[in-house]
Amino acid sequence: MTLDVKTLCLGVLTQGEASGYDIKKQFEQVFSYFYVASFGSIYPALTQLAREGLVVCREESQPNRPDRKVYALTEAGRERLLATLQATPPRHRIRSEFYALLHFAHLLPARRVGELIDERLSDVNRTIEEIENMLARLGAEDCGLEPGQRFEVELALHTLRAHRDFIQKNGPALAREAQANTSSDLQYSGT
Amino acid sequence: MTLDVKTLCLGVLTQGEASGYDIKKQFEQVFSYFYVASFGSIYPALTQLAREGLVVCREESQPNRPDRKVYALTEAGRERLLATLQATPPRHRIRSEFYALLHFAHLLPARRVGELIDERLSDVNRTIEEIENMLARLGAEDCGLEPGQRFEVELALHTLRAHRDFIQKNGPALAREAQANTSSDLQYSGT
DNA sequence: GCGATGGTATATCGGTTCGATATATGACGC
DNA sequence: GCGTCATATATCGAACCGATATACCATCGC
Repeated sequence: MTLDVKTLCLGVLTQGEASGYDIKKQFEQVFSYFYVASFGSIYPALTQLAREGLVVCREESQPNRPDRKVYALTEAGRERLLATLQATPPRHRIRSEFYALLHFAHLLPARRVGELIDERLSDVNRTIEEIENMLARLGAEDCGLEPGQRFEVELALHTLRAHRDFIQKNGPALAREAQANTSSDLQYSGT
Repeated sequence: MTLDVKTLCLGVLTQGEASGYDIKKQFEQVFSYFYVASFGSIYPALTQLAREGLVVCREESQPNRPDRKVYALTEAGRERLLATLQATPPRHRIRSEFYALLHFAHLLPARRVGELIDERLSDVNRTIEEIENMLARLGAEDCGLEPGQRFEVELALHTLRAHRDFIQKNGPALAREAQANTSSDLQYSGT
């Protein structure tokens, strides 16, 4: 079994009612570093969950705004969530264009290799900052994280920092090496 | 633009001819820790690449065996690969049931939390070993890695080890904490 | 000699998901 | 008055995963 978008939506709804839009924001703010989900999967998921009776939908028609469809977890939904969490193996997959590009770096011009390193570095730093900000925000509001969530966040931070430190330390050498190779033997001459 | 299976197949074919089956093995042995691709995507990808003239297919009918369809990169294919590698942003996404389950660990019985930690730990250790074995094999055969590939593998190893070390150090405390919570307040009472 | 297991090899199919796009409205700056 | 941003829902094609089917051979236990 796999943790699909439907299950994650149920999970978000354990924290209270939410619209599809709210859930998307949750995904971006809380899950973004280990899960992505777009409107294209969230809205159909909610529709289907409602059909299965795992959530109920209440339409909030507010003046001068598009209708808000607010979803809430049902008892059946809660049970389904718990059962699925029980049965799901803890997989962990990476889909990385960055690693793939490094794998074929020898086919690329040196400048590009340096850019890849820099771009990855700023991406990682942005992610780390986002998580740190989230921690600070939660700390200030004192709406405590569950122990599992604290572990999760700290593990992610620890892992990301190690990732960043390695790139920071060894990235420049790789860029220089690529430079040295290209100066004598041009692999790619632009478009 | 995204690095899709088609592009990765072109990349594998820069190292020489290969069948779909060979390419799958390459994916498993070399890309497995940052990319997954199944037969269900590789075979259609090769068919389409052949239709576009980016690879050529030679059918090797060997006695008492299913035919082997051996694919080779064309000049157009090589150019397409380089252009795509040039244009692809270095994204890096994680899809982790493990992190997700940690996020909802407070809904799970304590035993399950401990099992998740253990299972993740042995998964990570297996991955680390596989990479180390691959490095040893390549070192013995002296078919050197490109600098980018060496960087890639060492970055992955460094990151995975940090990930493992954190879990090893702090996992047991989380499992104990879950235990303490469950003893007074039972969240889930089995199926 | 025979079934089980596992490796080689290709292929398809359903269901899920990504990413882009469409539509509509209000707020806010300038 | 105009662009841009946030709120809000929705759809659609393309891509992809994972399971499954098919077929043959080698090896090994029994």
